Amino acid sequence: MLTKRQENILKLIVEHYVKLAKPIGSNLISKKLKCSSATIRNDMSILENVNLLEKTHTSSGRIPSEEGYRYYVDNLMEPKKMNAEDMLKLQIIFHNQQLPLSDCINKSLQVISDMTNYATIVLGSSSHDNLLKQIEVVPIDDVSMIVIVVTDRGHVEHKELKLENVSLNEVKKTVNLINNLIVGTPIDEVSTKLEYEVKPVIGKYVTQHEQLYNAFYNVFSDFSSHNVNVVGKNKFLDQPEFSNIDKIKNIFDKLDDENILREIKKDDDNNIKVYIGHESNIDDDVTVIKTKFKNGTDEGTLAIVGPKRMDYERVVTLLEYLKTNIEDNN
Amino acid sequence: MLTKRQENILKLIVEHYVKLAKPIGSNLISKKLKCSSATIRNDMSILENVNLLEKTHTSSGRIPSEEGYRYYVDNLMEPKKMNAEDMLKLQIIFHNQQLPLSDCINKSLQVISDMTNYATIVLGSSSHDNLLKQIEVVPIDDVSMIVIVVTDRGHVEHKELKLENVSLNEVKKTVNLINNLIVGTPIDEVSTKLEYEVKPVIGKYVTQHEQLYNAFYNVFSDFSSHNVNVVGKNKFLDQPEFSNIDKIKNIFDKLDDENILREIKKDDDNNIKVYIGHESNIDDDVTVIKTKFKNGTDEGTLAIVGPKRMDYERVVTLLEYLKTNIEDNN
DNA sequence: TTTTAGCACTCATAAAATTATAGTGCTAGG
DNA sequence: CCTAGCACTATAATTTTATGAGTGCTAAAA
Repeated sequence: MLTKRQENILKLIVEHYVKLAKPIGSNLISKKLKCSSATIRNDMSILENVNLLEKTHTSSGRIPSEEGYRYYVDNLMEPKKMNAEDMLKLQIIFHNQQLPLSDCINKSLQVISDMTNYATIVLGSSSHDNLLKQIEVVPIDDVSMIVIVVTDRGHVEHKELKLENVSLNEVKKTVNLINNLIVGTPIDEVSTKLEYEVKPVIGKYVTQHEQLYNAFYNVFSDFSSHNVNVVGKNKFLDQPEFSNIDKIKNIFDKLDDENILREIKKDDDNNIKVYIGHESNIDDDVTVIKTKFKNGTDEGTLAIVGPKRMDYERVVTLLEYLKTNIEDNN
Repeated sequence: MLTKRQENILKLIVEHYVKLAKPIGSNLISKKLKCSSATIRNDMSILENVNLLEKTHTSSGRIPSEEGYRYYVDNLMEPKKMNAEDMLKLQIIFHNQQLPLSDCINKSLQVISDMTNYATIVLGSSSHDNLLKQIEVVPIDDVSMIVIVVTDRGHVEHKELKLENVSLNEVKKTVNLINNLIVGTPIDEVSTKLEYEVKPVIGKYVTQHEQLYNAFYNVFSDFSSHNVNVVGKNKFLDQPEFSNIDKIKNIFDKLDDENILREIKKDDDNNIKVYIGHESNIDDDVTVIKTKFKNGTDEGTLAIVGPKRMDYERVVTLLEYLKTNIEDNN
């Protein structure tokens, strides 16, 4: 059990380290608290014994350990009122009544990335949760056409299709068939439904059914629904802990990998969650702070990704604020 | 005027430096040519006097200067037959008759980026060259709908629209009006046409014309037509000349900036063009090799972007091959 | 019992000195 | 015109030294 003073020391060390990015010594802390550096040193060494602080070498100042950050996040920080400027910038976006929610979210994340210097991520609903709403076909020339697929959540994908010797009329019949038979199906089940519900029927109505069936089958099996948007990856290049190219390479590779990002979504907690260091699944020096949002049928996950040495209070406040703005939107 | 041997020396230095990434000394070259290192040194110093070679310090080996690379590219390299493996990988893509051209291009560039370790770029036609082909509207719920815009070149964009108190019927009327009046207009002129040709008419047929007009006006004025695809940016992190974070930051910022990339397109030459170092407009240590392609109405620009110390022969050969494959596709 | 002053000690960092080496330029002779 | 030979040079790698920020411990003060 920590004393009040020990908690204060830990808090001060985290907060200073976040700003200064170098080990914090007992002198600096003693100026903030009303006691001598020797006293601080005693407490620091206790904090080190319970693994909340670390030294970079025998005679260095202290930095928070992963557990230290955890303790700080769970017990010490006090997410408080937003900085006025941050608030204003987001208000402008959400006060624009015309703007659809998805645009509000994207713009906010751009703004947040710029003001914090961290990367931000939106993960939309996965193909599993998207139901087929409608498909449209726009012919481009004799052999090419664009197939557009829209889901009930407003997610849109398109794909060019090349069909030799198939009349537009036949294509339209197929599209009608699909629109009649399988609208409302989750996107990731469409391929199967196509096979079992459309394939048997299509032969009766459509002449070049083989070719058409195959083409549409491909459209849906490719449907990536890669509903992921990472903003401000380059911000990592500004942080001293990532001055090492190999570290950057690792982080960028991870941030480009949808599967890894989707992991962030897995957690079902609706509140704000903080994944520190190795918990982030990205890099030991990275922290991910995420939350889910839900507004009508629109739902997804927001995340802010930055160094472990992150301004936790600010980011949590910001994310909390963003979440309620999204959820109250209309 | 260079002697044959001097040209050989320059060629060997470029080719070795490309592989080894460190200054090349006279000993290494003398092993490749049948003369002593002293002879090579004499020629090297002549090559240095005419600014084709540089030293990194007084007693270092030589590296090619920007002009040295230029001379190499213009006079010495011999883009030859493709490496069999490279060829095979690309053939597989282009032999797939089903695959629309745009997919072939994207896949090829991914493959090329992976096999060369350079970044690749496709720049599609700009909004100026895209004519409005058709617009479609898919309602999502009471107030939201997706507007989908397709151009004659198969470029698709969509935007969510929020319209309170507007009946679907009215929306459909507007869409029909637009489809009848301004299809065939270059995308970047659509806004103007909307104002002068649709606005005056829309009032007669459509009840909530103000709101609808504004909504569609926004759709088109936002239409980014950001027809740009950069693949393999992270490859820069593998090159020793970019081990400096600031350099990387600069390069990544540039590669994220559409305006800078569009500069690559400006040049109207149809052949392969090589922009070395500062000519690249990206970084003094970067080279851009680009070409245009045209297949029917489909046209655009391909570029390979890597260090100035680039395998010019291979990249030019690869790009030439890709270009003819694209242009012969169907 | 807790806090603090004092002091010896440690390690990282930076600067200076040392060494090794890969390369050059130049000269003189083939 | 080419080349062997040699003095010379800058870098890179290693060692050396100094500095300083920061610690841990002890003994005295509160």
